[in-house]
Amino acid sequence: MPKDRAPTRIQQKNRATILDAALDVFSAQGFRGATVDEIAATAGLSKPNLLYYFPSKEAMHEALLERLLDTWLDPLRAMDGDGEPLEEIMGYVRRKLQMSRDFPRESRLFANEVLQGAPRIHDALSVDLKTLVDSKCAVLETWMASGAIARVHPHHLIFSIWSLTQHYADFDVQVRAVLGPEDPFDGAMAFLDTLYRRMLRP
Amino acid sequence: MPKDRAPTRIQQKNRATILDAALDVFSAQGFRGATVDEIAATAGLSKPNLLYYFPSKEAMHEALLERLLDTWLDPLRAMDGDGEPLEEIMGYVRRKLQMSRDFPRESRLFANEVLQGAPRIHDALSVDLKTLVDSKCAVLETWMASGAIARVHPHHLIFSIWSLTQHYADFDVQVRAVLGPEDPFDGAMAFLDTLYRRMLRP
DNA sequence: CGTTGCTTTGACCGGTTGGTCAAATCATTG
DNA sequence: CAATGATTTGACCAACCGGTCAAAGCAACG
Repeated sequence: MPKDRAPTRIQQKNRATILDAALDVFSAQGFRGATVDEIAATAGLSKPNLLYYFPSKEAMHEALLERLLDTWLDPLRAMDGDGEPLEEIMGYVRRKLQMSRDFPRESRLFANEVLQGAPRIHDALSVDLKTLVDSKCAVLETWMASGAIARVHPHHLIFSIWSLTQHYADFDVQVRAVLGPEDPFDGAMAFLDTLYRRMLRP
Repeated sequence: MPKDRAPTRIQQKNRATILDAALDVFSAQGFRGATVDEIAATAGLSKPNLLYYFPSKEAMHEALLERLLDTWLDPLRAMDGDGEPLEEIMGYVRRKLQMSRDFPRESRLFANEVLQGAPRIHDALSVDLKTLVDSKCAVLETWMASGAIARVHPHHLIFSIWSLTQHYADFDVQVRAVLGPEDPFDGAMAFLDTLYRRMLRP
């Protein structure tokens, strides 16, 4: 293990390589299904070398989840209470769908974790996530009270955005098996646009 | 292994016990994360006894998926082209949400499998599932052509029903962490009712 | 009751897993 | 170049994994 100094270029590069490979494997196999050997092979490094940069398999997983939770909620944070209500919501939907298209591995890592009971992030969900969601639901409620958008249960509105957008990353195989060669994301964005505009039209 | 006769009462009971325990473990840990020992402990039987009734861990998983695929699509099959269009769709949504409430383990088993690339059911998805979905999409299109419901991309309409309903089983932990003590399913049904009626109103 | 065949399990096996360690190699700096 | 510390790895280990097997237990029936 290196001493407690500023990380060298080699350290930065190798840590990044390892986390990228770990994301590949964890998102495809789940935590217990992933093996350090497979991560090492994907990263093009030896197994002991991985464990030189991270103290354990668990630590790699933690590092990924920590980094993920920060960025995963940015699109929701960016929903601005002072903006045009319907366009703010549509912007959130669009950003979230783009994340499913551009970062499907992150989406599946998260899905795997929650599917299996969120043992490692349960606190973050019921504190940080809940706090953020509750505050955005308050915003949604003022928009509904002002008549800018139609009335619906605000929490379930947010759940619907998560579910509809992440579905295209998490269930990608199924979506493509049913759709055939057609690209899912173009049709999805058009569909979601219609859905939310019709549902929320005052 | 028993000979090729009608299964005894003991066989029926033990097979059922094993599959129930296997569903518990596979749905919570994924295929690779599940261990035969844990399934055996959950079932209250010894490991060699499980492997007396099923030739392998893989066989238990297959038996579950086979049974699941048959029943999982029943709600969609039941959508009747001759019925009242909007009520047929709402009935499908209601049945699917009830399945998430009553059979969350089955939903999570399916989600785990698809998340990890559907290695064991890919053919079933791109043949049986696709055939069924395509035929139901044709029905939806006649309803849209007749003006009974508004025009939307029929495949994405079905994806939306899958995603919105299964979300409450697959992401149950997250939903409850955010919602608190409130029961998710009552609010969900009301929300989905509003969503689809507004989106599909001609 | 005795025999037959279904059921159950303790002990075991080869392969894999996460993780360790000492030794070798490499980069950096004086 | 010499020396110091960062980096890399082959060999190894104990624990665990899926699966086997022979022997024991048990129920059913003549």
